[in-house]
Amino acid sequence: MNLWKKALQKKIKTCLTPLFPLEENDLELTQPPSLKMGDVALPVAFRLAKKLKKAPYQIAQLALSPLQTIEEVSKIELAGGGYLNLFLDRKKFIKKIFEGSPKKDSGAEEKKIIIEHTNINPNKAAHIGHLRNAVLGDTLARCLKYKGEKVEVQNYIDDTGVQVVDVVFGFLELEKKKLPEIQSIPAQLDDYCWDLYTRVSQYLQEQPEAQAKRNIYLKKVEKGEGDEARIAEYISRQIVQAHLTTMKRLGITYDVLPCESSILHLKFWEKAFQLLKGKEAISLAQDGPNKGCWVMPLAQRTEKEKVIVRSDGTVTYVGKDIAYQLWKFGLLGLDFYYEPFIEENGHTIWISTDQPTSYQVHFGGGSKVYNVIDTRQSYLQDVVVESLRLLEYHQQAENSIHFSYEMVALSPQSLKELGLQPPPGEEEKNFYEVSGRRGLGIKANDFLDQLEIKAYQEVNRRNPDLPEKSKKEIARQIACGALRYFMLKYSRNSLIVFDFDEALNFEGETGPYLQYTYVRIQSIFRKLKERTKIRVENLISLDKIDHLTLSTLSPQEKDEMWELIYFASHLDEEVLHSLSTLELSNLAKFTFNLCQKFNAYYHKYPILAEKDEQIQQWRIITIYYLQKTLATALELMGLPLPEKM
RNA sequence: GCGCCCGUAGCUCAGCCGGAUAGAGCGUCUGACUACGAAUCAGAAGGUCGGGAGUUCGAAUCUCUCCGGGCGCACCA
Repeated sequence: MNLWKKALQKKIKTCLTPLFPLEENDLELTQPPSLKMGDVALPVAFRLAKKLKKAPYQIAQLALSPLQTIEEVSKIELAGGGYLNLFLDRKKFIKKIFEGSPKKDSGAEEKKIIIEHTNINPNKAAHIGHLRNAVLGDTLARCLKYKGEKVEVQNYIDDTGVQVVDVVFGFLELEKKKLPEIQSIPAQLDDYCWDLYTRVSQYLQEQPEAQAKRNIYLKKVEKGEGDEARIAEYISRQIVQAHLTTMKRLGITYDVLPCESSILHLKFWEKAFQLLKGKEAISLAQDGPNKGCWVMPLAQRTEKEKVIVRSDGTVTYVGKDIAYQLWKFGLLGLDFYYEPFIEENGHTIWISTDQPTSYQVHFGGGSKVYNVIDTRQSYLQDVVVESLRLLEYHQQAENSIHFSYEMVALSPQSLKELGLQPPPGEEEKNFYEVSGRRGLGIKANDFLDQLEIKAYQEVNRRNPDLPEKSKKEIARQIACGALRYFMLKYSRNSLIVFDFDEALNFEGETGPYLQYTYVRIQSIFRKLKERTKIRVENLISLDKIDHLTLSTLSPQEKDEMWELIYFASHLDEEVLHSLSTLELSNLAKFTFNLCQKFNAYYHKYPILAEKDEQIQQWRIITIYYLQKTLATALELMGLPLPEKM
């Protein structure tokens, strides 16, 4: 990673420590409003003003001459009543960029980071809400890996839950289908169950007495007994396959699929229960509404206490989640058995099983855990963390991060376009929550298909001569880019009200705009090679840069080139910032701004047509660096890099 | 009722550990393709930063309060 700012900060600290009583945050570096005013602003004088009881301007004056000794700094100006504005030595800076960072330590702060995301109930097709989760989780994983962390991605499969059982119930009771008939359904099972699940939900609501029967099924499925369990297993495995195929379209994959069935059969909960009882983290309620239940008190919350074990002895969802979280940290003293579920391009996705296998793989045992789950589950995530605290696993409680985000809802317009009716009594709302039960939602595959069709039309219009196969592949890449960027550009606690026009847009702040920018740079390099037989890589060397002088450029161009390079050099800092705030939209915005700046530059300064060799060289250097930076940023967000589009 | 989140341009959103002129995209209007790809670029119009009070040299940013919206608060998952 290129963290030149950190290095600069360190030098400033050395310069100023003898002069002032500095604290940790006093040396923050900020950005002046315009690069004309300086590359880096040091507001240290404002921080010290109160402490020293002196005017900021006076303090800044004192700091001026010591700072001038720093070699990367070419000039310092005092401005805005006390800002120290530093100008960097541009050529030195550019050379540093191309030197490549020397072998440093990896940047890893954790032994192993576990990210849990996607977690779609395997009883119906994935919808756009699930895509937000998966895109956020996958991008988080990419960024953490880039930083140097060891990352394990888990996708929890609730294969024995009520939602799957509802579909089992639907097949057996409503459709009168047994396993062989289900197996011979020609349609995609995830799509088929989308409708069936809606019907079952409605049926169970209208005939509450049927719920008793469903509950019997649930017990059987949990115990792994009978036809019900075999059907549940078949359905859930088939649908998980379908989900993985959907996610693959977006370049999203996983390391391991821990299943609830394994958690139950391998007695993870029983072990967790012992631990909780041992530390008196939970207690048996003697009276009150929860009499006979094992409950957990909640220190951090206003809600009273949470039932972990029901009075009939069965464990609630949170209970299982606590066991799972303990396992993730390696605190349970138990592990799953594993077998390969899918192998693709040399990568194996493993699935947990309760039967011993001969595979010597192990998962879990992380030192930090991110659970990517929407904000509606904050309360339950707090319960999980509280349980760690009560078990005196304070470090682990601290390192349990709920990566929360707002849901995706549907605009009234999009509902109309889908031919769906607003739920009764909700006709006037300005957005509608996605609901699997009510069949209210946009299937991920359907939407991706729409994006691909539109992208194909656009590609076909611009590049009619490309082979069919390429056009299809490019359309796929663009659809993926459009979707991923759409999911990333909003800050995480901003509710996305899904609108087709907006989501299908390929202009402005969209994924295809970013991809297009990349394609244009590629195209310049391709033409350069065609016309001059020169490969860009051969043009870029420290030696060559040494022989160039910035004064060959007009002052205007010099500034604009610098602005671009300087802006691009902040990528690594942006990634870390996005990680520390868990706000991946930062990275998205940064990349978009980078492209905007490039496109403006590109319009103004021709490269292939430039006659002056020195000027051309500088321009090539600039866009070469840009292309590298952009490629990295796009890969971090999972946007594919088309060669043409 | 209690807790959490949100309210910034016509629309969708950035900016929020206080700091130098409040920024993008979409939409609207004006311009730029005999081409390094117009999925682009240049420009214009558009803002009581929900209202009020407070803290401060300084508030979109912090505190309080009010108004408006959302989501949670199951022996569901």
